[in-house]
Formats: sequence, C-alpha cells, structure tokens
Amino acid sequence: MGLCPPPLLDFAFVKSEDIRKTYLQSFEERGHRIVPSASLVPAVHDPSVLLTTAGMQPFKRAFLGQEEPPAPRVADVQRCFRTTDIEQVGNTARHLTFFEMLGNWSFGDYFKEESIPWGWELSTQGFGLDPERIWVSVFQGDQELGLDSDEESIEIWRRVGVPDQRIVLLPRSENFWQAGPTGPCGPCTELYYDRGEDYGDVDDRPGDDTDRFVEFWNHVFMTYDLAEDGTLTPLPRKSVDTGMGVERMATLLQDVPSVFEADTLWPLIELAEDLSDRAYADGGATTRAMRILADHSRGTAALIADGVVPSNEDRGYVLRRIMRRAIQQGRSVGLESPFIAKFAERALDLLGPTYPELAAERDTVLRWVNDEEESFGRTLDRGSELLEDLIDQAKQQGTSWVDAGEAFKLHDTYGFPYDLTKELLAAEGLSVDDQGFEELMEEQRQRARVGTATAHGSEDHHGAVLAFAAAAPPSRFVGYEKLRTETSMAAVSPDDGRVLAKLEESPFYAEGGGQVADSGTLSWDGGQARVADVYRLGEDQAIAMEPEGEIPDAGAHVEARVDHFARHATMRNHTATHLLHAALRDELGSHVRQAGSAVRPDKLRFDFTHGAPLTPQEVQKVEDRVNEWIKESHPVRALQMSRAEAEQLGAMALFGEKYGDWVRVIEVEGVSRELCGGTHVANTAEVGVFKLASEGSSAANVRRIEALTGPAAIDWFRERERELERAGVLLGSPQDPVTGAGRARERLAELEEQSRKAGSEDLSKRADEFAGAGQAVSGIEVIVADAGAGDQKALLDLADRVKSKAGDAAVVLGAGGDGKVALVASFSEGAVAKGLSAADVIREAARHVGGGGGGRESVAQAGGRDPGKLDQALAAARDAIAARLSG
RNA sequence: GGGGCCAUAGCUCAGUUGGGAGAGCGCGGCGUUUGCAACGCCGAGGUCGCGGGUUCGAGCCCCGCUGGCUCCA
Repeated sequence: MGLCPPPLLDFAFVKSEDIRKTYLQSFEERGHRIVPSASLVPAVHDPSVLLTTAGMQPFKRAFLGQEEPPAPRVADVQRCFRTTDIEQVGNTARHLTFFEMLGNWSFGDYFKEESIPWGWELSTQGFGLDPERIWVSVFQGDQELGLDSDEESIEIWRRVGVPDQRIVLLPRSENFWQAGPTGPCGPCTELYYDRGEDYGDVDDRPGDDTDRFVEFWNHVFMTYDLAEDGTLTPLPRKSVDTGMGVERMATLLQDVPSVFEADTLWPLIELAEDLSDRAYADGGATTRAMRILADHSRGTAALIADGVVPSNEDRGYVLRRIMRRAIQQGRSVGLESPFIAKFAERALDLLGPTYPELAAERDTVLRWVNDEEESFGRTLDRGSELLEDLIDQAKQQGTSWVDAGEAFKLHDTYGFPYDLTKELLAAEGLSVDDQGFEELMEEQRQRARVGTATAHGSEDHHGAVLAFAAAAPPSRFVGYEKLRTETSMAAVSPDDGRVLAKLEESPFYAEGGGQVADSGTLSWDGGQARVADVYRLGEDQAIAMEPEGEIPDAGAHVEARVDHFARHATMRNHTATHLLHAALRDELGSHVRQAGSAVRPDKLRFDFTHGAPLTPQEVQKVEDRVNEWIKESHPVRALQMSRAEAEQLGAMALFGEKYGDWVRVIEVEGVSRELCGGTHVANTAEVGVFKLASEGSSAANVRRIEALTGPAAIDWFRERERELERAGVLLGSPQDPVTGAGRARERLAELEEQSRKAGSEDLSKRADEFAGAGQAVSGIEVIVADAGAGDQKALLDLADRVKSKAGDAAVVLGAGGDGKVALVASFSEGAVAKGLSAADVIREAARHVGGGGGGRESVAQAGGRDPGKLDQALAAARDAIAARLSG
C-alpha cells in the first residue's frame, strides 16, 4: 500500500458525529444515495418483525425483489433495536439493545470487488485504523450447503494487503447470512480490530467471545436463493449489505474500554453519577446498573418517539420491559423517582442532531415515560406488600426460604421483579430457590411457544396468492379516478372454492391503510362474478372472485364495476377518520397517535395512543369538533409530493413508511395532512354527520373509538329514537318517556314501602300465631309449620320473629308453590345447647321433598321440588327434633 | 398468539369445603365541647362488572363477554 496518508481523524477528538459524517460522505462520493433512517417500527407490510433489528431491515423487500430500491447504491445510518441480547447488556463491553448501524447497499450493482476494497480504504484511511491491527474473517464453506470457502473474498483481501495470517476462516454459523429459512442468502466477511492483549488473551482470534477482537464492519454478499429443499440457486442480481455499528466504532476510535464510555452513551452515565452521587467505576453492581440505565433509557426515548407506547403486548411490551428495567436499575443505585424523564431528555439531546424526527417528539416521550414510572411505582408498592406477607409467613414458620412458586407468582402475576424479590429476601436473611424459579419461567415460555405455533396457518395461502400475482405484470390501479373500467383479464386461477383473478387495469381498492377492499362485480361474455376480496401485494393486487357461469380465460375482455354505494360510504368514513384523528390531537394532546384503524362502509374504528378513558365531556368535544369541520365544508385533496416536502408541511406519517420518492398526502384544508393511500370524499360536507358510537380500549394505553357517519349515523339515531318511543309506550307516556319513568320510579318506591309495611305487620301477626302454636319438649318450644307462601328470605325473616317471640325455641317453617319448596330452620342458643342442629334437621326434612340443604347449627335453609310432600318433610323435621331432644 | 390475577358501599378492601352481604375511612343527623380536633350514638348508601350454566340455594363453582393489572412469545 505504500505510504499511508495521515488519518483524517484524531483519535482523541473523534466524535460519533464525525464517524457518521465520514462514512456517509465517503459513500456519497462513490455514487451512493444517502437516505434517512427508517422508523424503529417496521413497515406495515412486514409483519414478520416487531422492530427494526438491523440496518438491512427497511430494504428487505428491495432485496427480495418485491419493491424498487430508492437507488442502485444507497447508504444510511439506521437506528435499530434488538432484545435478543438484553440479558447481556451491562455485563459486557459491547452489548446494547438500541444501536445505530451505518450501512452501504448495492442492489444488483457492485459486488465484492468494490465492497471489500472500499471497506479497507475507509477503515484505514478514512478512520485511520492501524492496518496491522485489522483482521478479517471469511466464510470457510459448508458441506450441507455444498459450498467451498469464499476464495473470491480471500483473494481480494490479499490484494488490498491483508496477510494470510490475519485472514480467519469461520463456519456457516458465523459467516453465512440468511434472512430466514428460505430466500436470499450468501457468505459474509467481517472486519475486526485487535484491541490488544489488555482486552483478551494472546491466542484469541476473531470470532472468539472476548473483547480483544472487535467486529466493526460486516459485509454480506447476497449470492443465492435458498429453496425449501436446501438447494441454492444463484440470484440474478447479486447484492451487498453491510453494517458498521456506530457505538462500536466510537469505542474503538475514542479508545475507551466499552461502548458505554463512548460519546453516544457517556453523558447518560454522567447523569446517573450526578443524580445518584455514586461513581460509575465504583464496582460491579453500580457499573452494571448505570450501563443498563443508559442503554435502556436511550432505547426508551427512541421507541416512544417512533410511536411505540408502553403496553402489555408486542412492541409495547418490549418497550415496557426496558423501561421497567431501567427504572429498577436506577432505584438500585439510589435514584429517587421520578427520574426516567431526565434520562429520556438527555437521550433525546444526544439523538436529536442525527434524528431530528425523534427530538420533535419530546413532549410525547416525557409524558409516556412519566406515566409508566408512576404505574410501575404502583406495581412495586403492591408487590412489596405481598412480599411482606411472604416474609412474615416464613418467619412465623421458622423457615429460611420462600417457595419458588410464590416468587414466580409475584413476578408472573403481579409484575414484581425477581431480582428485587431476591434482594429484599436476602435483607431478611431468607432465600429462594433459583432453579425452581427458572424451571417455572421455562414452563411459561414453553406454553407461549406452543400457543404461538398453533396460531399461524394462512401463510401458505399468502404464498400462493403471491405466486399467482407474480405470473403476470402488475395491475394498474385506476380506482382513485374511476369506479368502472373495461379491461382484460391478465390471469385466472381457481383457489380453494373461489377464483383468483388479476386485471390489467383495476378500479378496485385493495385492503390497505386500514381501509377495507372494495366490493363490486366483474362481468364478461358468458358470466359474471362478485368481487369477494382484493389482496394488496405491494404495488400490485389480486382479486378473489365468486363467479357464476363460465370462468373466463386469461386475456378475456371484462367489465369491472366497483360497488359505488359501499365505496362512497367507505370514503366518508375514511375522511371522518382523519377528522377524528385531528380532533383527538386537538382535544387530548399531540401524544395521540394512530395505532391502527379499520375503515369500512358501515362504520369506522380508530385506535390511538392515550393513557386514560375519555371523559363524557371529551367525547362530546371531539364529536362536536368533527361535526363542525363537516359543517364548515373543507375541501379534501389528494396530493402527490416528495417525501421531503411532505415532512416540511408537517404531514402526519404513520409508522413504518417506505422509502418512496413520492408520497400521497390527503389534505383536509385547514385541518390536517396525513400520508394516506386511501380514498376520500372531495369535501368534508359529504360526510354529513359524525356520531361517536363507543369508546373503549384495545390494549394498555391504547383507546379504541367506533363511529358512524352519514346514513349509518342517522340509522343509529333512529334506533335510539325508536327505543325511547317503546320505553315511553311501556311507561304509559309516549310523548314524554322521561316524566313517565320518573313517575313510575316514584310509584314503585311508594308501593315497595307500602308492601314492606303491610308485610311487616302481617309478618308480626303471623309470627304471633306461630309462636303460640308451639309444643314444649324438654323446655324447648318446638314450632314446625307450613307458612303457606314465601321465599327463602321471607321464611327466614318470619322464623326469626317467631323464635324471638317464643323464647328458647326450635323453629322450622316451610312453604310450597310453583313446583318448588322452601324450608328454613332457626334455633335459639338454648336449643343448640341441647344438641340440636338446624343444618341436620333441615337436611333430614329436605330429603322428603327431593332437595338438599344446609347451614349453620343455629340457622339453615333448604329447597326442594315436590310441594305435595311438604307435610311429610315437616313431620320429619318434627320427628328429628323430638328424637334429639328426648334422646 | 399463550398464560396468571383482579372487579363487592363514594374510597380502600374483607368475605376459607356454596347456606342470613360486612369492616375501616368518607358522608348525613344527634350528642359531649365556647369553638376546633377528638370521641360517642344513630343513619343513609349495594343490579356483589355484564350474560349464561350447575344447584333446592351462587359474591363464592363452571363457561362466555367487558374492563383493569401482569408475565411470556
């Protein structure tokens, strides 16, 4: 290589900002288009991942050939989030959950010949790394794949000047990349930097799990398509996917021991030191806690800014977990809540220059972070109380441990961190069985996996539809302009009772952006079909139809007609959805973000992030606001503009937009702008009327509103009106149901009072009668009688009165009617003292009427189904009492 | 996607083989007190989340739903 030019960067002063700039500039100079980081929330079209876990994620569809890449050569810095190594964070010098990846990409453009030398050049000249300390790894080949070692890469490395002894061969597990069980894959080659023996052993090698050799740049060469049977077919367009971790590079270039000391994270550690009065370098536990706090709080800020909300499912749960871990670690070093917001703010300060879109969400981030810290505080308080009980129990029983099952329940059911359980127990000299706890955790994981595995099933069908659509050129969608078109059938294929069809030109909207697919008809010479569903396949679509008559051949002339009535209803609901979104943000705050929606002809459903139920006042204000906009007749337009323009105009973007040059923005003049591919009315007045029908929740911190517009809303009002009328008729005042109801209510109270009085008098009179009709046996007044009528409660009441009038008494009363029998027994203390048991007596009696019963010694009740035998039952009761008293 | 727990008076909750719906705080009235605090007595307040089922009988057992909490994927 000859003379090395002086490094562009001075180790001691290099900032992470310089690393990003150097990298991106270098690739820009090499013809790459620089694109902004995608959101941490992946595109809606990719349900396979929860979060953006790698730099290549946003380009996955481009690599798979399902989407056009923004350019043949692209470079970017991508924010990423990964929880696979979450347990390692804090323990090692390099593991993080949130990190940034620099990457350069070739979509069928350049390959190894360019990628490897550029990697070398930028590492040594751009970043000024010592060439002598750079090692590389190369794929060593794999028998199962039938591949030899990657000689091409080895040859190129030699050529740029890496000696053989610093080229290490690694197996498939390390240096062969694949996105999944099938699909594009290929060998990779990695650049390592030797940090010296201070960080490991003399005989360490790249690929070993120590901190001596730091992998800082991976180059993946997508070469083959891996089929299900394991065979490899060369890809028509070979691609390159590389990734360089910003934090790792900063660690190397700033010459600090771990990623936590690099400028991307250190200010967070400093904050922890300031607030806690403890030193990061102090010892194992403090160091670890501050590292976790730094990493997790940064991840928290980034996730929330990208629209994730703490919750108990999916990505919301990932967020909650790291938030709670961060809070707990903070507490463990003596921080006093609330403190997470301070870390989130500093994290946003750090991320802001690179990702202004994150910094813009500051208020939202702080709001959720404070909310969650508060609710976690409640969880901890409750858990502490439960744990106190366990500690008391253990002490009382004199044991030195707490059952693993109890500790697990504390964690599983009440969300109380296991670490904390152990810590608090240890302070009381108690322990818990770690292994038992782990076993219970494993069982829980097993259950979850089994459950998940049985859930999926329709993947095959999706694949079949994809394959069908791929066989013909993409359909032109004309549904924004036309609801009817004459075109020809591009492809037809039977599919599980229905028929898949593809049109050259289609007016049917395919399900997407929450809006359901259009319904309609297809007709051709010799038959017709109902359009049952329209599948969205990227930019393309396929139709599931239910034909009558002959099935047409591909190429047949067809007339496609959208059900315009349903379409127009859907358009009203879609525009209303945008109005609702805007009204919610106005009334509740800018933390409100769409979290899913369903726009259908009959109603609309809108999920959004918000931490509390809406008050009736809020509901009314939102409804009023939407109706005002409708009344004001705002024009609604669909605009095509560049992504940058849209951002500048402040269009509300949904999570996970794609890298398109042009975006479609729906503008409700003076009200809102949203990126949206759906169909809308031309003016808000067309919505007619908006009625919020229900407000509830779909997950923690996510509210769900269902609403109606136009005729559907009017139907709703009519239905209410009819109900009111019916109620009025029933209440005898059809004109004024409310007065009628008030009157009925008063009358009811009056009658109840009268009835109670009359009953009470009657009861008293009858009690006198029964009390006088007893028979004294061994000093106990035995009163057994048929009370005529009454339910359990009335009989009990009566029996108690009789008892209190008769002195020391054993009272058994029965009543029959309507196929049922009620029996009660009420015995005085004196009677019980003589060995009588009301429960025993009542059971004996109940047998005769085909029932059962029970109770306490002093009071018991029973029922039966044979009123005709009530006399026998009462006789049995009398006998039982007599037998007991005389015996 | 799969589990666990919870829902009883305005609030916090108790209610243990299924057998008369409770406590504390709060509220109202009366009393003691110059007044307040405190205390005493009396009282109002409940579709036991909703809907089914089992049973002679369900707050309690079973199923479904709604809402909340929580773990795992």
